[in-house]
Amino acid sequence: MVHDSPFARKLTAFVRLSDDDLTTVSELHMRRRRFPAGRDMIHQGQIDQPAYILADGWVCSYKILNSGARQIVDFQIPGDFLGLRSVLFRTSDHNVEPITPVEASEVMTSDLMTTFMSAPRLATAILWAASRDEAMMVEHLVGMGRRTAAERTAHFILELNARLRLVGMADQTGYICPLSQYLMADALGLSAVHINRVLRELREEGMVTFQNGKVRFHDFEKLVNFAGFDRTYLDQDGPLLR
Amino acid sequence: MVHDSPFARKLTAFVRLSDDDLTTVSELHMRRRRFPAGRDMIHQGQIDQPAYILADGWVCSYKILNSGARQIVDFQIPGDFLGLRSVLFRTSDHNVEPITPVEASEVMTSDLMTTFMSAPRLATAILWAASRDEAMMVEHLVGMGRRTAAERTAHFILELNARLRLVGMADQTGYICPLSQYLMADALGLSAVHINRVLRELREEGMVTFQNGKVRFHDFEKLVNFAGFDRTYLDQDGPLLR
DNA sequence: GACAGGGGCTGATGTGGATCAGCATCAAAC
DNA sequence: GTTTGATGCTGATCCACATCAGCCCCTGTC
Repeated sequence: MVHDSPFARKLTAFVRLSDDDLTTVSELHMRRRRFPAGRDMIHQGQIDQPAYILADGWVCSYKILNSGARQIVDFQIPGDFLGLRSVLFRTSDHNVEPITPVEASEVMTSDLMTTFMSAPRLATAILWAASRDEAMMVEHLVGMGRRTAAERTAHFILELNARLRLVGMADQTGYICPLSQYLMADALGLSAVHINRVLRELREEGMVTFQNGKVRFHDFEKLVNFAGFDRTYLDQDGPLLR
Repeated sequence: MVHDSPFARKLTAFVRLSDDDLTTVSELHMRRRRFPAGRDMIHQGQIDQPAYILADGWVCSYKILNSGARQIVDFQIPGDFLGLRSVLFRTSDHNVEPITPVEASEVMTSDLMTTFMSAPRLATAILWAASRDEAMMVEHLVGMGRRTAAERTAHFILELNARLRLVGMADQTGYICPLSQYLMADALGLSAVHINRVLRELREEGMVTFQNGKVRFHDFEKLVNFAGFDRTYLDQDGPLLR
């Protein structure tokens, strides 16, 4: 029984779950699979793909334009659901690539449906998590349209922090982050060169450092202010629904 | 019985619905409400708002940054669901403002849940539509990050066309569009001045005109190519699920 | 009939971030 | 122990788009 998977951890931050619910959750974790870094695990246009729950490692969801440019839509971290939308939609509209070696549990559509029927409280939690993810994508969109490169980068770093905290992989001081500057650039709609300069700027301003795969906060308040980051993400400590 | 509401029209493009389903749909349309243009109908942070189904008119969903800048996240047109996410999430994370006078049906959370339980096929259709909306937001995000102003604008015009077609408000030749250049600017992350120049460019290239509230296509193929628009949105003619 | 306000339109100028080019470091591959 | 490929870093130059400033037309209003 894996009662302490990142997935379970994340859900219990939203909704208090019964032991039965938690058992159901661990049943969803049966079909473990591994994926190496760098090789796509889901291709745009594929149909009837299973969904996955990320257990370990980081992945990114992206699209390639016909110009050849890449836009990363989102990163997924342990505990995140992967491809929930493409299950409903039947065909995936983007690619998914592991950034690090990845361990994930395959979830078949039928299992998911069964779970939704038999464990409504759990279903609520999952939908809640999905809504949160969508809300983050909206923030991402807002940033791309109306924030400067530096604000956007700062916001991004804080958002990752908030998400990682939910699964116990970050705290007020910082977190471990396997993203290269190229990946960040493609996520934030910038060039890698510029990301580099922006990170230097944030460092010189004494707000954060991001070096050697580690993000460290030096003036959290200042960073939050600078980024215009919405603290309600952060301040939500206990489960919202008891 | 409103068996031919834009909402019903849109859903039947996705899933073939029985007469019972259609009756349920028209029951969702009971509580009609009107909203004047320009006054917010949903505020960021409000909790326990009802959802709405847009019957007539256009609205936009937006966020205001503390810099004062506005980013429009999406426009909604007749047949679109409004605030589905904020029902799940309990609190709305954005504002919604009518662009034109609006008629909408209020849908209470409980009604929605009942519908989901009793009419699974209808539920599928609604989720399908929601997934499609989310897919469009992803495209929007990709555009903001990696497309030029002109490509993005062209893509936007085509996307609206595809959506309006589903409810019979557009065809291959064009459509009626109440958006000002300011609104487009805030949706596309550009300045109104630049939108104006871009529209001129598209006009001079002989692809589209957007004047006096009317979009007219002059070289559809060229426009689709230029925008890098994914035709699968368009070419989907009959219901996907029979 | 004056006038105010909103939307479309345009030229001049400014700037944030892209692009190009190149160097340094490190780990894996042979 | 050299090579090779990622990744991080930096300066110089360029350009897409913002900003500023102003004009026109239309519609509604007193």
